[in-house]
Amino acid sequence: MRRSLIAVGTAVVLAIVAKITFPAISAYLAPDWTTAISALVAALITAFVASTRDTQTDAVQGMTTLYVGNLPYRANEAAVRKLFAEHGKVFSVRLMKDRQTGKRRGFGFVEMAENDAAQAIAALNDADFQQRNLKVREAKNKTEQE
DNA sequence: GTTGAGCGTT
Repeated sequence: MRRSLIAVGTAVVLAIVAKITFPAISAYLAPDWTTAISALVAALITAFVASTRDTQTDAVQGMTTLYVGNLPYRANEAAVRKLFAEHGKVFSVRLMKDRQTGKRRGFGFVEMAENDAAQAIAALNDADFQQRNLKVREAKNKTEQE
């Protein structure tokens, strides 16, 4: 998700900085020191990427994205979050709006604990929410998930 | 300020 973008961006910046810095360093150090330092930096970057990957999977594991349709246009994110929080751990709520006008489109996505997802769907699908019958399913686009 | 089936974001 966004954390991965930040991590990748940070890694790229690190790599670029290292790339730019190395020639300057090697001008003042013996070649074997340069080799040692580059090896050290490479190890650090590898470790950083590995730890990032672990954190990523840990954070994403057990999380399921739910599609929520037929939302009332007046519904806000806080209300939806509160509703789903009654049936499980909610990680994020995103109500989709028209990209140009910014108007509500009447549907959104809720990320919540995988263990609670089924119960939340069972409890909230076809349930009344502000005079409307909600439609809750598991989201389609599995990209950046699990 | 309206509407009503649908699966977004980088």
